[in-house]
Amino acid sequence: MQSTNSNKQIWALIDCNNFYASCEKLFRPDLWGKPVVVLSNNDGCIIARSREAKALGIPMGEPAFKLKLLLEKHGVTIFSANFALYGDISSRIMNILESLCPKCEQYSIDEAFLQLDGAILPNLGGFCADLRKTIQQWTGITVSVGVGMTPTLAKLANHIAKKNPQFHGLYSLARKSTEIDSWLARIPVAEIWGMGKGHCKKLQANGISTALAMKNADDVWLKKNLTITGFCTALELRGITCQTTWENPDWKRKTILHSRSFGNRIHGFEELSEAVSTFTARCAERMRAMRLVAGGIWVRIRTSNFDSGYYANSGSASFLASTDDTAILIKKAKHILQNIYASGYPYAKAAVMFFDLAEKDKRQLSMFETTTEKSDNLMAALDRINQRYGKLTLRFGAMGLHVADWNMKQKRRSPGYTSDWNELAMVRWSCTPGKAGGLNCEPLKAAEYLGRLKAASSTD
DNA sequence: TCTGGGGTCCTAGGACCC
DNA sequence: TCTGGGGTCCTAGGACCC
Repeated sequence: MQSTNSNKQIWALIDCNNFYASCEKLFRPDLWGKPVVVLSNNDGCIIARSREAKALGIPMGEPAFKLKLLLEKHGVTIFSANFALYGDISSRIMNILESLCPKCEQYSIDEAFLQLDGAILPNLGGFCADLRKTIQQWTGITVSVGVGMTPTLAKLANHIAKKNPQFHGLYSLARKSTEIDSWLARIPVAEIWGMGKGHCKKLQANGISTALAMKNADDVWLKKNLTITGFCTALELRGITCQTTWENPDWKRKTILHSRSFGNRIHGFEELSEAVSTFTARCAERMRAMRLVAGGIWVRIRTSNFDSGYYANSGSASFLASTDDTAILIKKAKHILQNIYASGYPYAKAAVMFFDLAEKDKRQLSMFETTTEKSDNLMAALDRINQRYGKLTLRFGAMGLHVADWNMKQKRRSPGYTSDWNELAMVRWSCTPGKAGGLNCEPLKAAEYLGRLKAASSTD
């Protein structure tokens, strides 16, 4: 009998090429074809590179100050991370994918898995090419597509599509097993999804250096040395899907974290307390948007690894009744901070995490608290105002009243082209008749343009 | 001078119980 | 003074992802 995959599910991984750098280029046609890098928060490390920057040999994850000369020499354009922009472009792409495929699961800001019906196999090339073309036309972002019988194989296929220009950003491993194996024999274990440094070291020490060798490795050895997750990866290389997280209706978010390095070191308790309170408020805002409540809170402070005299400490506390009230959360965070703070250190980083999350509508109230209506109304008003008039318009005194010295550095952030009326891309020129005839033209910001439209319509 | 942030999962080991 | 065996739960830490 002829083997067929037509009744099976197959997986496609869609991955945006050089995503952050591509987003920056969308609104800067002058940078097309030129090297661009994006820096981490506080303008620390390089976290994204355009194709041209990769070709110059600029490494990923390297601190920018170490590469200053190289970046200058090649005229590389440097951006601070602009996550509001990347998040917005990402959601546009995810919307397109969802409209093209009912079973679509976002995996990261720039990746999504599609579950396709095996019946599509004869027309797979056409479907994927259309998908690439649509995303390119509607958003300006180029994506690579990898297809396989399991998520792990789809990931590898995507890797092949990226590394081999002759495939034009699209490769399928949903083929004969001999053909799959000939690819796997050429792929080093480090390229396999889930195989990091530690696992690769163990694999190589045991003589397993290619994806094919891992596929054929001994089950007992895999479980013992790479834990159950490594064993599952080997199963996926064999074509057996283990990944179930996405289809599981019981999946729940477990934690919400806000962690930042400071723009400048903090020495005093008061300032540190303002930072921790601000981080707590940010977590709370995100948590309310997800309709969740926290059962506990964890706070950590630390100095820099690169300063002498390292100090780090953390503490946590649980609530009798889970809450999403910023005032209660800040109070607890400050209490923890008092217990873990030691004076005399230059603090470089703090983190706040909420854990034991639960759905707000299903939460357990305490014996003494029968309603949270007052708090709910207050928090809802707070969120609405800050959403409408900008972050921190309304805030708690504990967060400090001035622009803090510890705020992160973002010297080269691009405008919020798609997320801020005042920073929208310029849409037209404003022209007035010049004295000597002709026109005087100036760029007109979108916000101003809208203002004029509004004024004009109210006088009609 | 300057070295990111936000997650998940797994395991070993300690505390505790009967 | 002797000090087993089986079980659960919690936590810290490691590994991995993008």
